[in-house]
Amino acid sequence: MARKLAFERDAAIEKVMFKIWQDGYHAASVKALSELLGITRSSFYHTFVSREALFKEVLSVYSNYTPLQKLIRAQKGDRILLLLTQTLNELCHARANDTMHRGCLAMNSVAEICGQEGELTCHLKSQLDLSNSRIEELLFWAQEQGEIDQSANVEHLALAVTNLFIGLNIMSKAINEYDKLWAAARTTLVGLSLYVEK
Amino acid sequence: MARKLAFERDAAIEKVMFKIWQDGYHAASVKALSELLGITRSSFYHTFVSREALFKEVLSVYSNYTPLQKLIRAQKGDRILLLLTQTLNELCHARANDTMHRGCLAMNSVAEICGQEGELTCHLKSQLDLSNSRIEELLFWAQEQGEIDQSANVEHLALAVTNLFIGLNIMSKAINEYDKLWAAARTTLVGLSLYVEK
DNA sequence: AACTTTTTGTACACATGTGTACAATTTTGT
DNA sequence: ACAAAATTGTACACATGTGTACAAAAAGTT
Repeated sequence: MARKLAFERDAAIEKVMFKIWQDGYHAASVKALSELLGITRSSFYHTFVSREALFKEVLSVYSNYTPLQKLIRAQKGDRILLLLTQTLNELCHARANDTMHRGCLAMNSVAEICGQEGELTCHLKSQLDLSNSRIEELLFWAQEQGEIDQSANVEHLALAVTNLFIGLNIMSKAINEYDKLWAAARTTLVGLSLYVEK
Repeated sequence: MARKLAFERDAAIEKVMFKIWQDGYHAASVKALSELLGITRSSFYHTFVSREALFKEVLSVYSNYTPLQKLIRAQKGDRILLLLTQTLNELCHARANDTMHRGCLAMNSVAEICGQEGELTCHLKSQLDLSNSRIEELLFWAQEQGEIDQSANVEHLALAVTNLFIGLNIMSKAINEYDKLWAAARTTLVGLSLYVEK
C-alpha cells in the first residue's frame, strides 16, 4: 500500500494562504512556499500540482476568513440590512485591527492578477461576479421583506454595495483607522438607504 | 564635457509606466525594464538610481493619465459636483474601454505593495491621503458655494468619495462593462447627494 | 520477504534577477 | 591633441526560480 503524506495538507494550505495574504501572489513562488512548508519542491508539485491550482484552494479557504461570509450565509427571513450593516462594521474593525494591514486577499489578488492572461483572471472574475450576484439576491430578499423601498433598483444597489466592499478592503491597506473606514462605509450605506441602526 | 544620454529619459519613464500599469510592479524587474528600454542595467542604475526611485517618478507621470486629475485641478468657483460627476463618468468610460482591463496603476499598486515594509508603502499612503484631502477641500468649496447641504459632514463625504474611486478602479479589472461601473458610481453619488445631471 | 502504491529526494538543464566595480566610450571645451 | 565629465558596457559573485525525470523511501498487504 502507499506511503503517507508527511505533512498536513490542510494546514499547509492555510499557511500558504497567510503568506499570500501578507505578501501577495507573486511573492509566493514555489521555491518560497516549499521552504515555508518545509517540503521539497517535488512534494509540492506532487501534492498541489501547480501554484495556480493551490491558489484556487487558498481562495476557497480564505473565503471563510472574510467578514463577507457572514452576509453570504444569510437565510431568507433574516434582517438583511442589519446583517449588511454589521458585516461592514466588522470588516472595518478587522481591517483596522490588522497590524499588518493586509486588506483582503481576494481583492488584493484581483488588483494584482486580473488583466493578465490566464485562468486565474477568469477564476477571480467569476468569483467576484458570484459575490455580486449573491449580494443582489440578498437585497431582493430585503426588498421582498419590505426593508428596501419597492421602487429601488436592486441590481444597481448590489453593484454599489460590491463596490463599497472592494473600496474598503483596498483603502484599508493605506488608511488604517477604524473611524475613517467606518465613516466611508456608514456614509455610503446611509446614502443608499441600506443603513440600519442596531 | 560629457557624453549624452543615449535614450530619452522621459519617454523611458512613460514606457515603464505602461509596463507597470499592465503587469504590475513586481513584474517590472530591473532586468525586464532594461530590456524593454533597450539599455543595459548599468545605464538603468546610472540614470534612475533604483527601481523604487523610478517607480515614484512613474506614479507622478501616471497622475496625468488618471481622470481624477481633472477633478484635482478644479478652481474655486467651479461647479464641483458637476465636475465630480463628469470625472466619475469619464473614469467609467476609460476603464470599460481599456481592452487590457488595467484598472488604475496607483490603486493597483496600493493593493500590491502597501502592507509591505518599505518606503514605497509610505509613499503610496501619503499619496492617497493627499488625494483624500484634496477631495475634502473641493467638497468644502462645494459646500461654501451651496452645492452641498450645510449640515453635511464633508470629511465623511470625502472618505466615501475616495472609497468610491478606489472601488471602481479595482472593480473595473474584473467587471468591465461601462453600464455596471456607471450604475455603481451613479447610485452611490445620488445616495450621497453629490450627483448632478448634466 | 516480495510486491504494490504513493510520496519524497535528487539531479538536470534552464531561466530570471541583483548590486557593484571599473574599463571603455562619447562628447565638448580648451 | 588632451582633459574632464558623463554615460555605456562588461564582468563578477551571488541569489532566486522553473518543470521534469527518475531513483529512493515509506507503508500496508499478501
